[in-house]
Amino acid sequence: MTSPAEHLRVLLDGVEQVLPADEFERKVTATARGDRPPLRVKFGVDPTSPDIHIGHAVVLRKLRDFQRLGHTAVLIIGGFTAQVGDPSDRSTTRPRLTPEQVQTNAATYLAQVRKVIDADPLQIVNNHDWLSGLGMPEVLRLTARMTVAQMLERADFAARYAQRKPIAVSEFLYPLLQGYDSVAVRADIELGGTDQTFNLLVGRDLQAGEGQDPQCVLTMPLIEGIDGSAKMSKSLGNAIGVEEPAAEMFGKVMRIPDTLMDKYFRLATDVGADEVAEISAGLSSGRLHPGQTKRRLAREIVTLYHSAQAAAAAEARFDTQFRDRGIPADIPVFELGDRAEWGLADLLVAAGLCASTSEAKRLSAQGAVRLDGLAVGDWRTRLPGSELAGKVLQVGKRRFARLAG
RNA sequence: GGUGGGAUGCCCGAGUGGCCAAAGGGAACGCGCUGUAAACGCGUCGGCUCAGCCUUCGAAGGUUCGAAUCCUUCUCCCACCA
Repeated sequence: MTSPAEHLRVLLDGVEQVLPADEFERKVTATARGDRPPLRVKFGVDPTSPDIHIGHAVVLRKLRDFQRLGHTAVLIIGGFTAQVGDPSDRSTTRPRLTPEQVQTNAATYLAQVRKVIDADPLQIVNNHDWLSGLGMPEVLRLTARMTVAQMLERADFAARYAQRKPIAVSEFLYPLLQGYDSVAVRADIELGGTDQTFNLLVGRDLQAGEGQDPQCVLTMPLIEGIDGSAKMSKSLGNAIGVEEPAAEMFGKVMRIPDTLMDKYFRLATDVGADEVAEISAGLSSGRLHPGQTKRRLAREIVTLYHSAQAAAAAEARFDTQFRDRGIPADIPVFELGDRAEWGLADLLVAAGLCASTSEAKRLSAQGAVRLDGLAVGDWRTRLPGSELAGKVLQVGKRRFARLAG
């Protein structure tokens, strides 16, 4: 396990691109042989939303691979860059966050990041510490290093420019600031998603300009969200958050398109490369049942962020709720109070199963509302409280409330 | 500094005086089918004391029997020319 070749095999598993490959190989090999100190592997996250999801985890997990081989993970919290707004892969300017939002998010990030990477060897730094103090002369020096043409070569900028969509000048600054981070932490390697390639390479240039040995760049594939089309992102609502409850996580994984399974196995689980290849082959030959395989995937992922027990429980719950169309055990309880009689629509809203009485009307008319499994189609139905107590009110397949008198 | 364009429901986007709670698409939701996959079919998609009523089309005023549509002021955004 300690041969340089083995190190390379582990570190390159799942990786999209290594730039430059030979330089990377040299660095890793030298360290594996003990000819140079552990590498400083940089990964930066901007705390732009309060949650991290398994898409972020793809890169974090790679960072962990490095840690496990003795390299130092340098995690940069982009306290400053989050306020600038990364233009990568964007068709519009990112909304800028206030310092308060950034600070709140940063705190929750750290807790979540620790679910994925190891506690040691790890350095955590905030780029606010060095970027906020940069003076204008320094900023000018940085901006002079790049040309407008270089910036416009980026696919995302080029597209926006061509469509006459606005590009803020501050967005040009973003890659420079991220690159400056590499200088500040003296990174040997920087990890990122493929959409980060440009930014990562800027780091190399800036380091070289400062007389540092330029970092190698390692990009990880972006993972699609559960809708199977767009890249996973909280704002698109297609993300699986690392902090989500086991049952929800399990359910979300079960909803991904079949075609995404092998990517998820490869990038989001601890299943080894060889086995992933087997699974992938089994799926395409029809030897493996897609539904069963997806269950395995869901178990793997839930186990990672919760536990094997939680995964088993989530699967059991899933079966009652969706396979058997039954009622899960752990559902919220709604206290009926001492009203003698309830109108169905009012009850649905009061119990939090519908957002408005209009919605309650619609859904009941569509046959989505059930009381102890029996459809109730008329929202005007009046129900005596004594009859309701102990029953389970349900909307669709996912919303439940146990009624308590 | 000048000229032109724009702000519509979760998103995109039609709509230039009544037939507009507002086309179309996407997303979402429900029912069916199913492996809570995909695909497909049908339906819903502002609110309410619900066959009627109320509030929505950047903001505030105004014209009109009647305004998302016309006028005034304001706020914000964009492009082009220099």
